[in-house]
Amino acid sequence: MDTNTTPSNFIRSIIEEDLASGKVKKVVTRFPPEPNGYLHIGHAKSICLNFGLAKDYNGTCHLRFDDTNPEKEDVEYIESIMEDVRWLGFDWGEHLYYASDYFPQLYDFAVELIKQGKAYVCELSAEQIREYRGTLTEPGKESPYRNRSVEENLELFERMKNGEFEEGSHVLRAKIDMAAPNVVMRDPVLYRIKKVPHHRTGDQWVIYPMYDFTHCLSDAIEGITHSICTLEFENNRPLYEWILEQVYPKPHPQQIEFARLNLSYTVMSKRKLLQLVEKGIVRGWDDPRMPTLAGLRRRGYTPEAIRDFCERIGVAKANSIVDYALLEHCLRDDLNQKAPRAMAVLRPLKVVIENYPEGQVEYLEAVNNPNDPKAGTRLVPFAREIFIERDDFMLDPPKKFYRLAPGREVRLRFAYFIKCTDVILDEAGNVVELRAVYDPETKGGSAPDGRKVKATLHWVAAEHSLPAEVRLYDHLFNKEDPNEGDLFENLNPNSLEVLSDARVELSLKDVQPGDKFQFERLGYFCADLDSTAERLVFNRTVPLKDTWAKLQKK
RNA sequence: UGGGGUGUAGCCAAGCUGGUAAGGCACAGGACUUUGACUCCUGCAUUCCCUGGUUCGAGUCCAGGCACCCCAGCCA
Repeated sequence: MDTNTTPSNFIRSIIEEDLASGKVKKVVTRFPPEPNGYLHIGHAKSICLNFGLAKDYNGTCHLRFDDTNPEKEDVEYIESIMEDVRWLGFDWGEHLYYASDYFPQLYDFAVELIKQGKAYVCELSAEQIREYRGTLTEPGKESPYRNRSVEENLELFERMKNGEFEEGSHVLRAKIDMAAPNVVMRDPVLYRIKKVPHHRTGDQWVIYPMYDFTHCLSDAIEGITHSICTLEFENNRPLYEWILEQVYPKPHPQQIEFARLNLSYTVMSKRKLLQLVEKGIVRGWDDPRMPTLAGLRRRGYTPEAIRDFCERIGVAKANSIVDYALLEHCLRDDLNQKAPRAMAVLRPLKVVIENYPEGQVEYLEAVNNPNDPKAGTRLVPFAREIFIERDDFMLDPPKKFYRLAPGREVRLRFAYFIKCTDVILDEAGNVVELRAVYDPETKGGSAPDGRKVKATLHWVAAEHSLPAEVRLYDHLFNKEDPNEGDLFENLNPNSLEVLSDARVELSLKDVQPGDKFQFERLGYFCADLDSTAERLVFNRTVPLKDTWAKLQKK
């Protein structure tokens, strides 16, 4: 029954050992986003990892909002995060938590720490704390407030809670070791005063716990067994363990770090993504060029493709930048199986078939998906005037170009062979229209006499087709690592191209936003959120692989 | 010059107790083709950051280097 083919990794090894040794009975993981931005594909890696582990080892995975900084957080983000996790295909069931729900318990743990003489209220300013912290190579020095009595600390901390002090005037700090080589351990701040209402607790609190204090205890409270986070928290692990060691009974959750995902040509930092949104470089968090799950969804990516991708990239500890082409491959792989085919002409070039009866329309049978016989067939109208892709015709074709050219015969997909008989140019010498003749004997696309053509073109009847807007996307940045140098100078000015004169086949009349298709010979497209019955709008999710384009570059 | 990590092909990444370098993407050929798509074959690391050492044998063990990443928020 276990058809799990997920490749193994060092985290799975740890879990398997813990299960085998009996150290852990049931695996409990968690995905702990801070609701201060939209989820992106880097989060997808973490979501797939945490939920995937829980699923594969018959455990559970919690969704917990790490909402300890009300200044940056918002319910808008909470909602989008839940929507995105669900969309990706994961279910936290009953296990929805908020660190803010633990504020009362966290406060009690802080009091406990004070009673043990392991935390104190410090009145140094932020700048002073920084100075006292020392540097990476020199030890820090102890705060003059470090040796207050337990009673005084207790009283001061309570007064902090009661709002008697100004923001920044007092903090609660752990009393660890100002000379620790790991700066995280140099009396880290545990609580700070913020007289800011919280999106969930309102104005109930004016002191808020820091990440380091909150995270380990939240994990412990929820019975998390394996607390999986990214590499930059490796330095914080000793503090994670120190806090639990002081106030929480064993067993403790185990923190394990892995390398976050980086994708070529894209940025993954929430701060940078926020900038793109705020500066209006993209249309919003769900702009189809964004690596956010909302953006990818709008672009036409499927959850299946993203999950497949997350599985293929693996989990390890080495920093890396994954080739965007792998994501695209996963998408094509998925859509090739399930996207119905349709014909659309992005840059129309009119062809008049001179020997085809004027006014006649016939309906030709087209296969909906050659990879899925169950998808059936549909009828597409054919007439005397059609549009083909401009790129499918060349006046003076090079050797390897085997599409339409003067005097040349090609096949129109599911229709007839046509031969180009004449080319109409404007004064500037641009091709504006083609004249052709068709062979009635080749209906359906094959010649009874057995003659072959080298190319098959997609097409659309001129009258019997629909106008549409098509949005073509490219990487938002033109550098493999956009973080190298100035981010905004690395922007790709051509990341969006809007084609407003495209034509699509009639069967696409009633498409709904999100509907996905393969436009034959072009790529995978989906109807955009902006698409209406009056104005069809399609996003190109990803182009098909294009051997001809590759040849042209040579 | 402190501490914590990581280094296997163009990009990811397996490689567990040493036994003679998985897989995927990309790329290059070829077959097939009513999508120059898909599919299918074939090729793609005498070598695992470097240098020594141990061993019959080392990507795997030991020693010493080198490179890159993270840490001095009252962010997470």
